[in-house]
Amino acid sequence: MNTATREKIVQTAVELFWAKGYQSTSISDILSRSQVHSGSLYHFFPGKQDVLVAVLEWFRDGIEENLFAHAWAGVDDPIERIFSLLNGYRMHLVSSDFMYGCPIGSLALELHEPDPRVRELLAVNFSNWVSGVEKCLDDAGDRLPSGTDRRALAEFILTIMEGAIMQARTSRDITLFDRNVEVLRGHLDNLMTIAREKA
Amino acid sequence: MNTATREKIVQTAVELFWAKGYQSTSISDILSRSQVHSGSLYHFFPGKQDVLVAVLEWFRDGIEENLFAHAWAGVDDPIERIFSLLNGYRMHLVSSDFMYGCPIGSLALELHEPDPRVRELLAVNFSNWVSGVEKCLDDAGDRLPSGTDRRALAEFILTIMEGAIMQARTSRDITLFDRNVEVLRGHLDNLMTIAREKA
DNA sequence: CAATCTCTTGAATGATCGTTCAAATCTTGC
DNA sequence: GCAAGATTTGAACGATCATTCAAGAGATTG
Repeated sequence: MNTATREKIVQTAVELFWAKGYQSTSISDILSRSQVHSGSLYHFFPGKQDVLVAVLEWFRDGIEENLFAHAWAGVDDPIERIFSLLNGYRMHLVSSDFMYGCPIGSLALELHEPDPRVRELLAVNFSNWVSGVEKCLDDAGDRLPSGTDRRALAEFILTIMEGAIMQARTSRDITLFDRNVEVLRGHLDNLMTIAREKA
Repeated sequence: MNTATREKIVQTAVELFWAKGYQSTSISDILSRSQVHSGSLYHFFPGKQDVLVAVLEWFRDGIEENLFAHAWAGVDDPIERIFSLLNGYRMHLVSSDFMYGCPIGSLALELHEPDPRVRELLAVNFSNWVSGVEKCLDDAGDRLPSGTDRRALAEFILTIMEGAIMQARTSRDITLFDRNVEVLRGHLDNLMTIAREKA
């Protein structure tokens, strides 16, 4: 199997789905950008949906290497790792003039009746992201109150990332992102203060 | 001007854009569902984008009547009004089997390079929602710490609503929505505890 | 070298999309 | 009741869409 062509297609589709969404990206867009002809694409993929599946698998399989490793390089404090992760999305927003938000979130809201494979892959991508943040919260140990539901808090942080991106992108105003993150910081600070007072 | 036909088109488009999104809704869908012929639609609207503009104006102009009034009927406590508002979205999710989330949020993430009119109307819809919640926070008076940035907190609550819907819909699991709201409740409780201790 | 499998080429297909328009019908003002 | 404008009808158009397929090129294997 000539994986080079397949990978070129997937990589191109990653970029286009991220930048323009699924429906606004045509097969023609993928073909012309990747310099591949339609027969080759359909040799590897039964249809457009299967390209999307491959894209979501690419995000799923690369979350450690492409996202966490990059965001956490040189950041040891587990709480600061969370804000470093959020800051990565912030930088993407700013440097792309609000084009690149969260690819999973955008696809999740764009696709209203997705193929079960697609829906499940979207959910898995969210779940893996949450697990990464949950691990940071675990690593924070007793800096958080002992009874803290760390999974729920990690889901909450995903929620804030997605909502902050949505608002900032819509209003093209990065301070909306920043204010959301600041409220989260206040919340975590409160939790850490409570943990200290308990001890 | 025969507003009856125009309103029928807008109302149908509201439902279809909400249920299926903008791009997945074709003009044909709107025509067949609303029993209007293409010539009539194009008599009132220059194109599909202008139908979207009218839909977003409908949401903007009806937020008080269609959203706030309904959610806040019989709820006087301003903090509980916030949770009642969130519960409205929860009920829509559950009763529609996760089809109906937040129409503005879905459109905001689906449209990657929107017409300036569209982008501005999306932003205005968000802003009006935030203002409604901000008013609740204002009405809560000194139950919140005096230094609280109420606008930022209201934006934060919009963020949570959008993110909670996104996650719950993607995983088709309403407990994801509930856990997010519970963390928010914990946050507001913390703020109210701090306000009491200060006094 | 021959045979078989993998991959590429690119024109063609049918479906659906948003949109147009001329003719017909209805409404309004005089 | 007539003229002018507003609205409706519905067939038609060109563009674009995802997809197909026959033919050929290239790689692999016996």
